[in-house]
Amino acid sequence: MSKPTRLAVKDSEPKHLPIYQHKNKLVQAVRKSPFLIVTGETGSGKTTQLPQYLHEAGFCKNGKIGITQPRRVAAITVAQRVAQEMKCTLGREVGYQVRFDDCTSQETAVKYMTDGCLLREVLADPSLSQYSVVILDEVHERSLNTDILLGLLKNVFSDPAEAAKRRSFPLKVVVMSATLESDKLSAFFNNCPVFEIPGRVFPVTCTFGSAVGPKDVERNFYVKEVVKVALDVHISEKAGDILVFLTGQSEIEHACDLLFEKAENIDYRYDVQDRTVEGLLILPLYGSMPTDQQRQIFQPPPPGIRKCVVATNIAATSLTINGIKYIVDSGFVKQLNHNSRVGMDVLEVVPISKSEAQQRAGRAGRTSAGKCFRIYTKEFWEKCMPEYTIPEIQRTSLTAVILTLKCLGVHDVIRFPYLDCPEERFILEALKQLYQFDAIDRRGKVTKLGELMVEFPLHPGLTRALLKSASLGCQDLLLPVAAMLSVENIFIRPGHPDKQKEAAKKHRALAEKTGSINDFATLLCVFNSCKSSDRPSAWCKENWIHWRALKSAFSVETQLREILLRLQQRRDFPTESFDGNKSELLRRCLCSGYFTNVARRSVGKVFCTMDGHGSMVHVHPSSSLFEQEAELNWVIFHDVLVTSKTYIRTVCPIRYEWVKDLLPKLHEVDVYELSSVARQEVTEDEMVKWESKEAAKRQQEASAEDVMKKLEKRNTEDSVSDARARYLQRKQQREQRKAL
DNA sequence: GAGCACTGC
Repeated sequence: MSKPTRLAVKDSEPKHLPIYQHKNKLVQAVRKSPFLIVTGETGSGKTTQLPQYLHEAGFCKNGKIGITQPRRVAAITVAQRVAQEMKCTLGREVGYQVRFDDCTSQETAVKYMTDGCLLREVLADPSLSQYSVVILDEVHERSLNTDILLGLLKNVFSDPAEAAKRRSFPLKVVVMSATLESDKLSAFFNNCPVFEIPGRVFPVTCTFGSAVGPKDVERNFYVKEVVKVALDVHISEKAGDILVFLTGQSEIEHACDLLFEKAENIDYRYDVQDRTVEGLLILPLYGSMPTDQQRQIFQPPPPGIRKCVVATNIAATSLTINGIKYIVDSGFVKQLNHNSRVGMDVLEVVPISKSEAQQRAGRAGRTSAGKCFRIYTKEFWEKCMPEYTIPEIQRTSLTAVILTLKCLGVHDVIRFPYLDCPEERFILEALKQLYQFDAIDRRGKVTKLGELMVEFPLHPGLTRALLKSASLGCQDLLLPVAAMLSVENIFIRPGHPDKQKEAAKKHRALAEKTGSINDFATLLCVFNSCKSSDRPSAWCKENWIHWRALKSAFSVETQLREILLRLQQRRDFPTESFDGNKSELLRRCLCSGYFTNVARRSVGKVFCTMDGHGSMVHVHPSSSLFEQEAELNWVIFHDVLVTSKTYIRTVCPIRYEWVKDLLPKLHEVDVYELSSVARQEVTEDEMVKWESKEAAKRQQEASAEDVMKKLEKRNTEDSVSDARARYLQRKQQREQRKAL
């Protein structure tokens, strides 16, 4: 159990919060309807007060009140505050649960948790029998897990007769959101009532710029522009701190440098050492920054000095900085979008949505009236910025989500009640991948392997490799690798060129220590070397490794090990024997999870993927396989990065024979035929027909050699099949469309 | 010969 931390004194007594005068009506509304939408801006007190009102009104007699949050910090801090208000010890009546930290007990009646935690609970107990009320908070953020929970709750509990069969007492569902989209949510839950709580925010006046129009998406332009605007604010506006929203680490560092330069030119004294211009303290803020450096952001500036924080979107929701009165909004964000046509994720700079822009502006009105300076034009706002941010469920890989749904008994994953439907081809692609991993069978039913796979909080491919290793008894090789691959990048790449060289040298030494040329083995080596070191944090510093990331890899490894041990106690856990070369074990296991990510050397340094897209890819310079020619003709890789070229990262050489039997499977299933499998509407007749067609197709592509030849042929015919070219082309088209 | 926004189980 975690220790509760001391909280700062709050300026608002619960009774003065806007929600207080609605207390009785709110409790009644929950009593009356199985579903209720509650809307209210930040500061209305709904997150902390509603659960207390329901607790007081006796809703905990039969079960717990569960409240979900999209972020860990929010779940923990809100629980701390409520425990304090209810004058109880955190972990007793009021508790929280997040990954790696369960602070609840038998007595816990009000439980705050992340949405991912509740989803895991649904998997174990689909009728949520422990709960009398489930409150989904921050629904407007549309996190993947919250969206899935919305559909599940609607599915299971919107039919009262069906719900009664599953539970001994009714479940109340409350959905809390910012004011936007409340009609849509109400319609989703059978036109359930909406309860509006007025917010308590200060007005923020917004102005548009004249510089960034629809055609100015190039990178340096908006960086220069935010710097100019921020300095204008500093010179001409009254006291109050500035928050600048930018896209990423490098842009932020660049903007901070420019701020010093320009500030100097406009006759300000400044000191490079502690990064202050007279009257202006400039602070960068982004997620991968060391935590002690992040903490500096929250300290009030010395008297007479204005603070200017240059941040990523992390400052929009995750962190609140006091004293911010002015916002400078670049209008852009970096977003990871899944591209099903090339089968990969692409990180790109895109315009933010109007609702996101309002969210950013709102950060200036937390304690008093504020101002928001948008660097983009009114035209850009109208023509380029969408109303709402596309929800995560419509732009990410759905493989793991679809497996979860299938395991929950949702067979028709296409007609599942999504608040916003993902594109059908995204769903079909996920089904195809699950079929290739043997997680579902040809009829779309979850296999025994799939049931084991869903237990792991990992990407299905990685889980597949892990289970293979467990069945061969060599899980100690794969557990650390899986953990390392599911945390943020552990290799530090410093900004300074000299230090960059030093870091690269250390990293190369770690790769060479493995005695092989294999990036996965390097990860294993880093994990074990650090773990067995006397002073692990010093070891990390010396080797340019992120200690924070490695620490979380240690926790993940422990968690995965526990899950695996539990599953291995099941009688039907598969076991296999291995009579090959022991030194090949790690790579052989990896093959069973990464056979969808196989590439073959095409010409010189160029590799060609074997996944049916036949993309031309390059080994990333950070890999130990970079410019290693020789006999390394077949490789598997963990991920793809599209920048100046299409790069594969975390690469490992394999033998053709290891994937030979698996490759045809990649081409066996026509995605669109899986559509009927997805709905599980296949009749016996259709099945027989399909089977025979598939058999004929398999005969045609009798061997992997044929598949290979076919792909090679396509590659030579189609010289612009380079993923980068397609990516750029699409981007151009998109921009042209936007410009129109 | 190079660049990775933010969450979450």
